[in-house]
Amino acid sequence: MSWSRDGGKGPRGYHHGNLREALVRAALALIAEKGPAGFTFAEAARSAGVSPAAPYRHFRDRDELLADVARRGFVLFEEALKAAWNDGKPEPFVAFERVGKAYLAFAREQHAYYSAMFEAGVPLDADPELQQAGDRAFAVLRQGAETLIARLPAGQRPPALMVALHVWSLSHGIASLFGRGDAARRKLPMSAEELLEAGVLVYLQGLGLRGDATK
Amino acid sequence: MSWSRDGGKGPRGYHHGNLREALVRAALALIAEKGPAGFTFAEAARSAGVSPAAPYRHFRDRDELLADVARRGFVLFEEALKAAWNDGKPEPFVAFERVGKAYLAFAREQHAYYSAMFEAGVPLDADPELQQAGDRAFAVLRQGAETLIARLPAGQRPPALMVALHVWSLSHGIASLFGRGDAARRKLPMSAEELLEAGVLVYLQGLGLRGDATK
DNA sequence: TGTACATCAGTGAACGCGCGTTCACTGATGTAC
DNA sequence: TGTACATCAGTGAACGCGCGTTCACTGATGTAC
Repeated sequence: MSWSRDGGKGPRGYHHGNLREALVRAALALIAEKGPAGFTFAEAARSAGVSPAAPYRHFRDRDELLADVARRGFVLFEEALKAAWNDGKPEPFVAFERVGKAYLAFAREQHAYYSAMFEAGVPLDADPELQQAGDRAFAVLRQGAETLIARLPAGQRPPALMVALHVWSLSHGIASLFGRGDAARRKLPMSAEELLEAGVLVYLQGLGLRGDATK
Repeated sequence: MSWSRDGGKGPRGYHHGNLREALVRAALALIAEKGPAGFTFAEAARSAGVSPAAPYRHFRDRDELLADVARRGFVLFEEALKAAWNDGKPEPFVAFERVGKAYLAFAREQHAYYSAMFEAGVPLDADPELQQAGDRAFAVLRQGAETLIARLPAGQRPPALMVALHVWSLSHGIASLFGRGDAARRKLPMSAEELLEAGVLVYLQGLGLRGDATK
């Protein structure tokens, strides 16, 4: 692995070159290994190959670094969900299921980010950018919900916000109970993906939506 | 507050009398205050008014104490869910909604327990009793699901396990996103209880169940 | 009822450790002229 | 093109702190006889 922005031509001596990024990477590796609680400023510095005082040039303290990791996580999360939604094409129902899968895939594959975002206890209101990044990620889900319920006759439409919150909660619940990477994961007689897909299917059916309905 | 089993007649000198319980209480208070990560063995000892070496007479280490807190939490959780379910009386649909409310109430009111059970990263397989306590709590949900789907014609019955997992996931998702007590709670334009009740309602409807069906 | 003794549940001092944070410093880089 | 200088991003030593854990110990309690 290389920390440098020039493709890793080796250490450049006194100046690191891209310490901020290196610290974020180190934080992610540490969170992945020991959870958000087990990550320390000092160790992040060490694994970036830098003195323990160096990080203070880039982050006020440990919490600020953690919040930055969470913010970056939400940005990536939004991208992943957006790509999966793909503007509801070719068909909203299919696209929505894809978003669910992308949610779980993110929770599993980017577990360190997910952990920083949802489990580290980072206060959302600490940083407006963090808040906004989180809101934008949620907006993708909401957009999907809105598109889906637009199929329903006007009188039967539930609030899109509520639908989005339900799907988010179900996804998050499944992810944190069964989709996590660490020792606290519950065993399951099916995959988390299958469980979520079935749940969303039943839920949408409860709203009066069916996958095989007309586009 | 009193630590003693005799109703708090004051300190009894050299021997504490009920240190094990006192440590559990201290752990709960610390978890409630600072989260599971912020709880230390040493501080638990201090707030029980005892030397830092004393806890080792009762727990192998910090993790064992934490696991014991989680285990006790599951026992209380099971009791709460069981009481809410009340054998499905007077009517399973109503009783099931009550279980959902009890779930959220527990997550909110016994937040320290809930945190130890689900967020502290306690490995379930570390202690068979912990595992069993967790299973018994889940069994209440499963029993409820089974009773509910028994109303459906045999050909349309989904697996009770799946239904229970869906409801559990939704409840847990809502609880940990919106029902928590700390700074990481998301704002919501409705109560967590309303959100869960609506979600379960839609879900059950998706299964073909309706609240106003015949008993 | 009294005594001897085993066991239990505490003490308190000590240890090594890693953390967060600060400080004056210095090497590297960029810019003005 | 060269030089002087300001600024930036690191160093490394030091600090106080609280933690987990150990150790030989001792006061309190319960039990056998």
